[in-house]
Amino acid sequence: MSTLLCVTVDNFLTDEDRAFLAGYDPRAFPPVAVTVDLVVLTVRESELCALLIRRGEPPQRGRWALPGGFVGPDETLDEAAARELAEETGIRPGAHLEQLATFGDPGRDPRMRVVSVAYLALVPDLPMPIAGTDASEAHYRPVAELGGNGAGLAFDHGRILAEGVERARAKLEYTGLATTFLDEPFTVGDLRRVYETVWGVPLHAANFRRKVLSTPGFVEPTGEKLATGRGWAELYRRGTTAHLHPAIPRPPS
Amino acid sequence: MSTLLCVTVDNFLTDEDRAFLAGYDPRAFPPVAVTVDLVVLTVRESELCALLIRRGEPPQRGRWALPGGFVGPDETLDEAAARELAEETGIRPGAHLEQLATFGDPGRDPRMRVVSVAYLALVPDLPMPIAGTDASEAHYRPVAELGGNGAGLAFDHGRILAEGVERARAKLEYTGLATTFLDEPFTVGDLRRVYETVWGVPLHAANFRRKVLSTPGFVEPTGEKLATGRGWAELYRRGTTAHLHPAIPRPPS
DNA sequence: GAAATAGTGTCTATAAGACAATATTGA
DNA sequence: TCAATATTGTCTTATAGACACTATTTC
Repeated sequence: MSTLLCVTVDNFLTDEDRAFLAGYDPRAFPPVAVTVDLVVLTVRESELCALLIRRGEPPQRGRWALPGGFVGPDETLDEAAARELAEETGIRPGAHLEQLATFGDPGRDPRMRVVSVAYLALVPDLPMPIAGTDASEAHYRPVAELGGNGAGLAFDHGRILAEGVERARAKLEYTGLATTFLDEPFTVGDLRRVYETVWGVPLHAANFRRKVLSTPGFVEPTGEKLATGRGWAELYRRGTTAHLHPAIPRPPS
Repeated sequence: MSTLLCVTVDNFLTDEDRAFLAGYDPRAFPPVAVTVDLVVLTVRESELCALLIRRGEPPQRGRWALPGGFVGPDETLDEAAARELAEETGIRPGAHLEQLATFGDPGRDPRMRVVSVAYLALVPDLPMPIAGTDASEAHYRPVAELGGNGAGLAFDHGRILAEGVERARAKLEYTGLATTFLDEPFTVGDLRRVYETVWGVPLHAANFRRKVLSTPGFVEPTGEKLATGRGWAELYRRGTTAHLHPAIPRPPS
């Protein structure tokens, strides 16, 4: 194992400088790396899927992990997350990206103290143009196949994924975010299938339709109809309302 | 300004070790400090108040700031937050403490890159036994007096405080957390005043009472009555239900 | 007695949830 | 034809919100 030395060059400091740095001596705390990890969720083929990358490097080599990387010295956390999302999935305008939570247990990464700020992204199901900055595999994998709390993921990524999934499930209730899983235009049936997939429960189609269309700003009609599947269906775009009043009730279990 | 040198002692490394550390050379990213900042909220005299500390050290000296400190090398983030809370307010069993969000904009602290994990604590209004690890002033100050987004606070603490207040307001809707603002036992009127204070709106007393008592697990009756104020009032303890179904409706505006 | 608070009863509007029924298209 | 989906109509139940009223204590 290698050793890290952090040395403060504090010759020629004034008393004011010393006071200024009081409590900020780097020797007082070990080096810490700050990263962003992404929980990128999408809905494909009636399954809620997360973007995972198979690790090609030693710690946890071969296991699936969340995409992520270091926060650059001049980046905000949001910018670092947006950059990683663009690198991993290609830029998707309209994709939703929000901070999820921060994970910093000592020992969560065997190499050093790593504090990871997790972000949640909700993206439509598009053919994946992963550029693969490193040559590692990247796939959307159904979260249901990953077992309880994403067991089997590298590091503590199973827990991070579980929190991201729960956040997404909760936010569908009281925001219009479900539309960010869909390409425009979409039908009310498409939107209902997003809810059913993310929540894992069947919804009453007639009541769901009434609820969505009676919520101002949730979806906007395009005036066109799509004659695919059985029957025809009216087409909609995303609305502008972020908060739903009242919420879409989430059935128990 | 002093200079920080971080040197990796990488003589005698095997190829495996070098691969292990690939991408983790500390020279690849500047030193980062990780801290926890606390948004400690309480309700006193019909005002929502936050615990603030007047800075006694140069950057932003004399301005009000959130309590906080460094994350120790062997602490989890939660442990660091709990330690800081105990140091600043004295240990309060039953106090609610949850991670709020992480703030890491470059330049948010003029000394160095500081990534701060903010926590939200909801505590009852008790005589404050602040031990004051440093000799700085600490006070509960009404958030309404701090102006929009806590203008005037040091660093970006105004924004952090605003997010904490908004989180608290939102959580009163769908959790039983309002009870953590109260000492036990309490009356339904006490609980209603917590809602009215945090939300800043008057609530219908009769409907509120019905709502609270009809929500299983929100509060538990003690069987005793308190003959203070006008009339008598039944006394309750905190219930065990974390999630309210259905939520306590929050009036608009 | 007046004022303030606790507590009960009741009514209305709204929304959720369930069921029925029709229309349209693909197999 | 049948099966599947979209869409509309209607009914029941639960709940929010409003108002009226009583009881009890302090001033």
